Amino acid sequence: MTATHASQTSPAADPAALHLPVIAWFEQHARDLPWRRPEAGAWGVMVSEFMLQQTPVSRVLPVYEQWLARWPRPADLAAEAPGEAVRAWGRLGYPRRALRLHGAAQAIAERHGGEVPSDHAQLLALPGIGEYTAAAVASFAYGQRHAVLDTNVRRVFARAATGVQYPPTATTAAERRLARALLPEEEGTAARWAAASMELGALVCTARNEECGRCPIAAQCAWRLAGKPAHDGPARRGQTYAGTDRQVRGRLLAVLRDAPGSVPQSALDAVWPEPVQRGRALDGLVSDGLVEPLEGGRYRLPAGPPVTG
DNA sequence: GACACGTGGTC
DNA sequence: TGACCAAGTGT
Repeated sequence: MTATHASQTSPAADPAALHLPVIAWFEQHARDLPWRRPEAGAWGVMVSEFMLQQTPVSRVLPVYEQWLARWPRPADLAAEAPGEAVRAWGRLGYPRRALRLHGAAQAIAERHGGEVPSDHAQLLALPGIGEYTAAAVASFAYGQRHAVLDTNVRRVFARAATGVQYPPTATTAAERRLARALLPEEEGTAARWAAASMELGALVCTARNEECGRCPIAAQCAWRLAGKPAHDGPARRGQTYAGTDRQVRGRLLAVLRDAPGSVPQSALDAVWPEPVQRGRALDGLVSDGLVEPLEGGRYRLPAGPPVTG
């Protein structure tokens, strides 16, 4: 190891050198997204985080607006049948998220007095909230100091600090350690850093066609300084879709979503010709709680328990 | 740790 | 044009 000069400090050695430029860039270039406005509140932040899991902002925007207008508080959603959440989810994909968001709203109504909890452990205990979302809600909605490690932040750190093009497939202990080491000490600064580093990954330090010319920390980026070496190692396995159970589930659920009430078996049979795979997909939807079988071979979105008043 | 889990846009 | 990608979670 050669001696480190003050003018050549690495990002990991001097995290403060990253905070100011990235946060300043964020103040200039952050998108005006509805869940970032003060009126969104913790519930708005939480709804947006569920919808944004594996789903682009542009597709989330219209559904988010309708959702918040219809269910402005967790208790409003909790009072609905879960099937209504699935229906309102529309074509966002991964409809189990709608079911989990509904379940989280019920838990908030029952256990947390109708207020989205600010405690990280309580957030983590809610259905559909994992490591990332718990940290995101605590940080974005409540200004707390948490390492928020999503795919954008992981890519920014992989490049700026580690000097590689892409982060590992799954989040590693080393990444968590690095994220904690880079986290500003002061709570409010840490929360801004979390949002800013994520936005940088979403707008500039993107997976393909990154724009280093617009990057506020290009001068310190380990990957750029190393000549931007291409990712080595095995190609990440692509997501196949055509012909999979996933596609069949999607078609079946689309029929249910577009029907006001229940549909006959024949309506489901019509969307996929192969009976074994179709049956397997339908069974999966039922066991996931996304579809409810009725008497007489009819099906509908889940109605939930009867309202007892 | 690998896999299942939707959908649509991009290059 | 088919892979890759998109603010992950649960098993």
